[in-house]
Amino acid sequence: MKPLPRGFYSRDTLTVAKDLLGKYLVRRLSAGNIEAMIVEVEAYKGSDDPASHAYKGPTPRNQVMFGKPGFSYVYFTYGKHYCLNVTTEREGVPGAVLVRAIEIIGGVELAFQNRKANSLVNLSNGPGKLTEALNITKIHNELDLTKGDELIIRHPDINKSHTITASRRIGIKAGNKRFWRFYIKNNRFVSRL
DNA sequence: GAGAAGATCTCCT
DNA sequence: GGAGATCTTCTCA
Repeated sequence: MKPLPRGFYSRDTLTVAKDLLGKYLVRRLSAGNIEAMIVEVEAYKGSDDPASHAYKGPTPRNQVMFGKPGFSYVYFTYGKHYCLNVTTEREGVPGAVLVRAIEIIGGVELAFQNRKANSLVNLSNGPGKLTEALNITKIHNELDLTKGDELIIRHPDINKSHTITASRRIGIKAGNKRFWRFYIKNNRFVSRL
């Protein structure tokens, strides 16, 4: 179980976002591990991105985006949902990648225990859904993903080739013209086409 | 201290 | 396809 190194994250946010597709997200629980492939992401930057939390500068909530790369950024929204991000760019430069959808490969039973769903696809094909399936809440904010603790991102065992599609980001009003959402083409876990 | 908006999901029609 | 749920966070006074 070798987590991706810090250097993977300390690059341009758009590059990291695309590179995260096909990587494995591992959630370690006392009952076992849940392993999932990242199939859909969105990139968020700083002062040049009006859709980003970091657009207007650091606040208590978004300060993680300004910190070191390779950390988790979990925030609560719409009174119900948590969203999982990974911080990017070098320290002091805001940037994060929102994980929008995953394909759960291992520990499926554990995921179903965390979240009731009528199918495997419905378990994790959305940002609020996958955090519930992996039991990720605000206490998992600002975890070091390179340390090999509760939350890890690693290379897949077998490198499958995939085609990346870019599109507009979802659920935002500002910065809508940018194609900063990336997903694996033809993957049925992608939240929207 | 109040008010508004939000990187969404579910249920209902 | 559309509205309601529901509460944290930020902004402004």
